[in-house]
Amino acid sequence: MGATTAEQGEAAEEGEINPFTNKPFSDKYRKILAGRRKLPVNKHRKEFLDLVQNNQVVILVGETGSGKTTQIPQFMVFDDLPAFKGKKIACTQPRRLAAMSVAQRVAEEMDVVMGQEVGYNIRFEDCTSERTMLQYMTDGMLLREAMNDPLLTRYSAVILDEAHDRTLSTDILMGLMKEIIKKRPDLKVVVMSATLDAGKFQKYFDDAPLMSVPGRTFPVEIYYTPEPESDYLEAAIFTALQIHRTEDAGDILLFLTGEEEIEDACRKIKAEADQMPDAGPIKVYPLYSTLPPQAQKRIYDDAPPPRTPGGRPGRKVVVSTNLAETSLTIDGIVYVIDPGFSKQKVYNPRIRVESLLVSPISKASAQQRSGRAGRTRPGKCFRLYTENAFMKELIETTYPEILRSNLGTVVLQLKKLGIDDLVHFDFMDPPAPETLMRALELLNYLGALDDDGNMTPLGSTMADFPVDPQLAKMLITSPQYGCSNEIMTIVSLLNVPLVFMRPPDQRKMADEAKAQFSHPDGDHLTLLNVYHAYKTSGEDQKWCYDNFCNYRTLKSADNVRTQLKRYMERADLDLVSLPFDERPKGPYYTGIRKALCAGYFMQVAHQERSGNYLTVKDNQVVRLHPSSCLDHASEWVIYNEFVLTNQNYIRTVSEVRAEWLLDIAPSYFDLDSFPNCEGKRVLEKLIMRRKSSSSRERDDDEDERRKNRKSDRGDRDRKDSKRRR
DNA sequence: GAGCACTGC
Repeated sequence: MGATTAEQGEAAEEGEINPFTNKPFSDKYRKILAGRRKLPVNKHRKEFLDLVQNNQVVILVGETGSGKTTQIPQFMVFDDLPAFKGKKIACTQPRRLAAMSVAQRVAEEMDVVMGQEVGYNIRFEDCTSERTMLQYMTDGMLLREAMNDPLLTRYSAVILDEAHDRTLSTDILMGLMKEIIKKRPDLKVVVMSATLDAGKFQKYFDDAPLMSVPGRTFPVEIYYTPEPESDYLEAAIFTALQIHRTEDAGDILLFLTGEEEIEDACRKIKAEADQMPDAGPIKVYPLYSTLPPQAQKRIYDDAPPPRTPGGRPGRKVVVSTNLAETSLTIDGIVYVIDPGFSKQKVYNPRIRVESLLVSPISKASAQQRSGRAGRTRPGKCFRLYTENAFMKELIETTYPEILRSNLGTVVLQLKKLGIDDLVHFDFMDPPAPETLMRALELLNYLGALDDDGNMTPLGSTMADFPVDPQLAKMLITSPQYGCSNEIMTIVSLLNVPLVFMRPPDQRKMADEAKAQFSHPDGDHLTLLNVYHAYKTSGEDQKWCYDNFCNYRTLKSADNVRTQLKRYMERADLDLVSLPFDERPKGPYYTGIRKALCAGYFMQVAHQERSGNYLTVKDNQVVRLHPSSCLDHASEWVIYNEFVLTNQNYIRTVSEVRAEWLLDIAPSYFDLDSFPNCEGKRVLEKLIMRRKSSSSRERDDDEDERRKNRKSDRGDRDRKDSKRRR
């Protein structure tokens, strides 16, 4: 960093000529500058520069509206300018949209062209140039850069913004920064957080100095219920209606947990409010991330006017998931209803399953929610729980993601970053040892780590791919099975939301449309069929609509595929296909299914004589998800996803053969490590038979046996011929 | 016979 003062920085900003472009400042610039001077953080410029010039790490707490995200990076870039050595300043954001919009805003504030001196870098979009001095980016993007440049030599300073969010990437970056600063005394690190939890950050960074900037919001009155509510949904709807009938003008934001609940609540609120003779008109909008963007935008519509001039005010009600807690802000909200729940990811290392659970929120989250009522004027927040519950039952902050996730990718990334000793890596919150063990075990079976836990060349290549380790393994192995083109497609589709649409009122038609793409050997090949049909249609939006496929999803899958292809080429992997063969059991499809096994051999289920499926090794009883196109005649299946709801479902499933599993993953299918179950006995017999005859003959026999088994079923052939495309 | 909170590379 430089040695400039706040006065010098301000003088440069108020001069005639823009020091970054050597052009005169515009009028618009001066107008914006006047507004910037009023931001709370502006009073702390001197204090900040003193701290950052004299310390390698600075922690900054800035509440909502303090201006930290836009101003702090500018303070630094002005300080950097006189002695600029060609190194950039990075400012990370957990979300892409934030990185883009903040960069746009700062480019305007600095009177430069976006992508020149100020830019952003997110997946699929690098909007920077050689001139770029200040770069906003996603935290995941900086992490990926670190994997190829472990000392982050391109940067003079790294600002980790929204650190209180504690995303996986931010947590790893923080640990990494602690390592890097030892080797890069010239690198400055600023950790910015919006919560009072900053003491924890300060301690983690060896008592780095802490600077605190107040926010600029309006007061929000908090109301608690006197007694606990037995049904939060009912209470929420009641409260919304009560506000509508009795409170002054101002919009309502209600937090619920998921799509179905939200749609249901919207209908009920609308229906009841329309029947209230003494209340104004009402507009109710749902908000969740899978809602099409067009529908999402409606939350910004104005509230309806009163029915008669001077009558009861019209009102807008937004019923939202956590999306409105941090990612999106809606101006004009005056009333917030907080039932105190959200869906949260939890990871169970014992059965290796991530699932979503409706759980009580944290105090920090409750505060964030109530703050949403005070963005434009004083507001009110109705918490549908008791004050006592808030004080005594809610945890302080939501558990960071690293404590709630499967860490396969994280461990691989850390290894790639050169962190050999994971057990002693300085996590801000160390994950459970069992979770780390599970990750190491997975990576070892996949061949990414050797038996000593060191990264193999395969693991190093796997880490380069922006997908789960299993999928990376599939991609890298796929040329050996002659089907990398097809595996790229399947992996892309597994990395986007569900392609198949199923509107509640057109289920039958949607299912029929989907049946056209069904492949008898499973859902992975069905995905491949859809993609081919989409490409054949000329990537036609109408075709998607007519066939109940999500156009946006297919488009983004194609985007992902293009990126994967670049990574394949970079890794010098062949892009190949087997000659197409219409037979479902022909080599074209068999090759693809074998490649699937190479990544997913740890997610296998075996059908017992009872008809139940049991997951291999963990012996969990599971059922095929009803959306699966596979019927129940498949003895061995691999699955992409274990869905834990009222039932245990496996979703996105394909039929495989025991022989392939034994060949592809002999160490995982070492029967000594198997608990007793039918599947184990089947494999034992298979191994015995293989010992007594050559495996090639045996495989042919097996093929024959299966063919007979299937054609026993009268309807099966008919179905096959209908499904085959 | 159907539970995708939210992000990110």
